[in-house]
Amino acid sequence: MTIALETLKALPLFSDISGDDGAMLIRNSRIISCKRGKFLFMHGDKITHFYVICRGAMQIFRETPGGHEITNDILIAGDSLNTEEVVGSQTVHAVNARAVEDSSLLAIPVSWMRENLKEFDHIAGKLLQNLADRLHSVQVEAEQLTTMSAAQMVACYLQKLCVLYDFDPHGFELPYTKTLIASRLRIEKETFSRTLQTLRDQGITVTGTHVSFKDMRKADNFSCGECSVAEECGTHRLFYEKLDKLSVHGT
Amino acid sequence: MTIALETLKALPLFSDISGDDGAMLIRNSRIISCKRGKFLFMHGDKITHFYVICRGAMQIFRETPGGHEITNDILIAGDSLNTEEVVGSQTVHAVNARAVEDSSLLAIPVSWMRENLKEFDHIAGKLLQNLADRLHSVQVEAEQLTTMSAAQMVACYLQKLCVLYDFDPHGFELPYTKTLIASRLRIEKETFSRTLQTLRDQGITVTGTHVSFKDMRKADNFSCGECSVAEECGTHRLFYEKLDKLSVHGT
DNA sequence: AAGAAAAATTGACCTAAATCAAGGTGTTTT
DNA sequence: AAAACACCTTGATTTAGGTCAATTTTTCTT
Repeated sequence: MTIALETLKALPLFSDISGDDGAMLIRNSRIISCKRGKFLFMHGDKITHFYVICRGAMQIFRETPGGHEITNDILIAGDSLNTEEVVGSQTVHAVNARAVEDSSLLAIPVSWMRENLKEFDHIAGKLLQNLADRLHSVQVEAEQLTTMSAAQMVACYLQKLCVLYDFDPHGFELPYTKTLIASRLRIEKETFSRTLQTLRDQGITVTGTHVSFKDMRKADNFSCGECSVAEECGTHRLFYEKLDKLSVHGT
Repeated sequence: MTIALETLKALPLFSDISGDDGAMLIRNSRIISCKRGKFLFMHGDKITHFYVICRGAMQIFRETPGGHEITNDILIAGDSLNTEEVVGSQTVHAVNARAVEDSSLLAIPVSWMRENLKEFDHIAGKLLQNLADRLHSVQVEAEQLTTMSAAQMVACYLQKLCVLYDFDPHGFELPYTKTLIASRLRIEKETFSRTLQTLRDQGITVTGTHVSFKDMRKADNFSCGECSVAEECGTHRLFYEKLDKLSVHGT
């Protein structure tokens, strides 16, 4: 299945692609679908394509020799897979990618991407940017793993979701199973479950899959109060802006 | 102080720069020195330069609100500082950089770098590559933080040093204080100290600052045996190649 | 060489989170 | 509607590594 130029331009990576380049890209790529639970690729497979998620979500994970699953990321629409591998000229996948829900992806042959990178159009600039951003967030993640408690990490994650759902006053639903989220946060599902209890006292109530922030200031204090990266954290900043707005209208 | 074209070409980042571009770069950059213990920049400072280490070592670290130091990296000759920040168009440093030992660095104005990136010469390619590599290693680090014991992480670090020192049969000296290494590995110095005891049973003996691998196979098994990234790990591979070579000559 | 400062070790103790195990809830299949 | 399954919760227990405090060793300074 081919892709429309508009669909292409809707993807952040290709938002300012030229008509010509877009046409060229469309000729070389196609849309594939990946049903919930299906693997897009597995560890050890040959790297054939660079992918951009158009719809759905993909789990990127590894398995330890002991058979334990380690989720490195959950990617959503707009995100791309394989960037490091394509840039780093690897030939074989080191991780697994599985659809968390029914998904569709734009698949671009790696050869085409690599050829194109040599001429450095705007795409390479975006990739550079993208890699820099991801590097930053993984660094932050590593830092938080050693400085924050499990409860703080969960709270931090929920705050990000809260922003993603635009501070919906009705709250929001967890987008994935708790087991998957726990795995993404590198904690055990039991620990995750228990932290949700303690978060009640910190202004966040989770009932079933429904999350609602009862006291945003308290929640923010709890997770960001002793975080080493709070000042540069977009989520933290947005929380404060929101709180300012609310206090103008309130009391 | 200006830099010689040869010195410039000795840096991996600029190894295949053209004569013209090299001359241009030399005109725009200079060598600065940074004495042991001195800060190159601090958290909150304006980002003025992109740096490449010519000699010495720099500690990249943050401070938690609680005053605890978190070492994110120890960079050595050939490594560059600030890549993400320059690419990501940040204006202010989020981390501190301090010289671990007397160091000298090539300082290139950020404005010049950014200007140059737009035209994408080979440098941008190297940066892209560099970011991809670093992203990969931080991802591995995050993974290891949750899957490996402190002793395994220390062993893994010592293995890397062993490779860096080319399997010197006399062993090697730790390049930094144990406190710094512990901080880099995100464990406490006390824990680090204790792991060194247990590593004796795993074929690695550390006396004072001197490290020697008594049983490379055992050591490798201990740290890589249940590591999720062992197959793609260069250090692990080199260890095995070395062991093969040794077994041909031995017994 | 003496004294100060920095780095490293060692011991005792504590705690957060993993692990193990059992039971509960909800959802899909037949 | 029952069975099967996936997912989640709760409790009891263990343990790795952090924390605190006291020395000892090494390195730097004068």
